[in-house]
Amino acid sequence: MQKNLVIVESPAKAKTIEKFLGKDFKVMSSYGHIRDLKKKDLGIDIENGFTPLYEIPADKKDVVGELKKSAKGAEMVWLASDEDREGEAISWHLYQTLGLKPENTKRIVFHEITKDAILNAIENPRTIDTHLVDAQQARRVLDRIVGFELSPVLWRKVKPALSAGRVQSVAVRVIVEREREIQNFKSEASYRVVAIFTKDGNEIKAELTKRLKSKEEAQAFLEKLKTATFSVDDVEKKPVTKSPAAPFTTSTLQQEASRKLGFPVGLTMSVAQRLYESGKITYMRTDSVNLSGLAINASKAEVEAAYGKEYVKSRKFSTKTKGAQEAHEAIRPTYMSEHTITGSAQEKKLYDLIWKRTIASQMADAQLERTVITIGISNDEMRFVAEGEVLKFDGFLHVYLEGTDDEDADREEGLLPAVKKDELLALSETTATERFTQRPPRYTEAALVRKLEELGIGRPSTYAPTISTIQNREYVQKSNIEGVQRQYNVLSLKNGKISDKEKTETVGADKNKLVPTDIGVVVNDFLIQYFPDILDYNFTANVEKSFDSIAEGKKEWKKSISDFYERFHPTVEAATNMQTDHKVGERLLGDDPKTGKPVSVKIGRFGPMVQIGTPDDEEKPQFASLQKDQSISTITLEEALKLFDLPRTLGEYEEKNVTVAVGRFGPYVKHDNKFVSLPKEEDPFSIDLAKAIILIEDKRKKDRQ
DNA sequence: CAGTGAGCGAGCTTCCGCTTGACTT
Repeated sequence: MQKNLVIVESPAKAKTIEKFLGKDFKVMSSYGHIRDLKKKDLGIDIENGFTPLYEIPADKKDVVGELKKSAKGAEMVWLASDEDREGEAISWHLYQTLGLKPENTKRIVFHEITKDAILNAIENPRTIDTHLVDAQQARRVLDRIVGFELSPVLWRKVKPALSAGRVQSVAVRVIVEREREIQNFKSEASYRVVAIFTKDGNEIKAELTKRLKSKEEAQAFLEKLKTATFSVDDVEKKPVTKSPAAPFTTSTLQQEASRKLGFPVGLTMSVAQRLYESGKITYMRTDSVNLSGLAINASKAEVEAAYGKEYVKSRKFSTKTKGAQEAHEAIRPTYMSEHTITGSAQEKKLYDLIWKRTIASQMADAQLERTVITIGISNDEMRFVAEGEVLKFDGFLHVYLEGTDDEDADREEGLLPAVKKDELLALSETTATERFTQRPPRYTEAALVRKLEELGIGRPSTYAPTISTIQNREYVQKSNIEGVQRQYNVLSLKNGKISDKEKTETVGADKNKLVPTDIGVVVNDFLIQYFPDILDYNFTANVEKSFDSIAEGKKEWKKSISDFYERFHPTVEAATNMQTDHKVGERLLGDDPKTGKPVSVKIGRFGPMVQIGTPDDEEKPQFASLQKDQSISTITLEEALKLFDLPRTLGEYEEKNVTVAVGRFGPYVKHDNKFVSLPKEEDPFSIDLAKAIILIEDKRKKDRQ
């Protein structure tokens, strides 16, 4: 018979804690939530005051059975789930489901898995906070209502099996709006002027403080420089310090692993999970930047031993994230003394990142000296400025520098030669390069996570799943976008002569970035039109405020949900009953010149399609699917009509028809009931019989091998 | 492995947030 049973959420945590507690304690895991709203139907009794209908999911029956057995035999059950809204609810569900009694149940919490923290928690038990539990029930019920009432509207109005929800729909909105910004972006050109001066054989690279608006202006300026002299107007030196970034949270780990290792967020999480389960790092789903005292001391010792005393600086970071619940520590190595680990290549890389980030967070600031030289022009008011930075003490930079999302941080600053005020400088070369303003960047998975975190939407445990959901529903996809060639102009002045060159560059190319699909755009626009409150970027922040009042006992949760429902449900009814002539998201392109019938594009049962005619016509309408690279919002009438040219019959080969069409796996040639995929460079609209026969023969040869 | 789609019809799809394995290729 066991004296004490402790229940935590994670089995890895259970194992660790059991070691701290000794023989009188058995530690088990609940594996997260053990009860949830009924899987089928709404799972909420709206008529009876929004009473949740809970059930134990099939895959949790075994766990609950085991826990029940152990609880029965224990003198005291210690509910040790996380100290946040969800954790409190887990304890409450355990209390109810296991049939526990107040006299032999205690609720304990700790934020770090250290012996002291756990023993201290055992000394200071409390009871379940029912207000906090109610806040969780409100959160759960609200999410179910929003998701299960919105999704069916989409099934009826757009396409079956779609989904909408408080988190995913806003995530899609972020992507759709960014794509629109990119589409509407007009880049503006200006001339960036850079001059190279010389001083005792050293070069000083300086930029004109103003960009010039036109080529004429740039030419006139270079012309003027031919006769100008240059002198140092000012030399300014000032110390600059740089501080290390806070230790990793789930979100920042995902961002850095994406920037530095190229990991998608799902991969980062599964690699981190393995590191956690093998005891190498602390818990990987956290919004806290806090390190335990133990970790801070261990880091200090490591820094001192490896780099010396002057590199030590112990720091405590505080969370600025909206809605953070801080039930755990930051993500850090369990043992700072393990600089490297054994494991897969991915595990090693991720561990290395975590170790460096953690150790750097406990190191001294970097000290730099920044020099700014202002150079005057004898015959013009404008000035050149050269900036240089010299590292005086590297501090934390010795081990780690946080990455940036800024793709064109092309500033190269280094040591500048010593110059004095009023000193004359010789100009060796000046170039005026045409530069264009940049469109906003598309999101990577990790950048979207950062945006969601900024908006206070979603939790560490849901960032990666949310990113998967919106891709699985085909609202967004990771795409490679081909860039376009652009001409730009470079004027340069050297040895008293001005040269004028045209250069080309590729712009707008993107790799593995999130781009909305037609379905994503149509669903988004529909939701924003009919449910603007739910799609509002502040919706989550606002409901969080009301969850907070429930947690503080100032508001009754069922009343709060009832108020919401009274406002929300009528909008669902209105959207369901709305009647229009056209399907949601449909776009009319014009009339078909052959038949005079209207041509439109819209979302069909199987995705984006073109339609000629309407069901009211005597003849049935004609249909064709859009190609992969086409979209409802940009396709033209011509392009749409062309889709009806397929399937094409090219002619006969061996007395059988050769046809070309586009199928599920792209364009193909069909002959004698055999299929041959078209290579990328072949176009199904223009390929001829001769080329098709070559493809057929190639395929035969390959099949024979 | 290679399009489909406009109406008889049954029943299905779906949320967010806690947690891991148990599956396949």
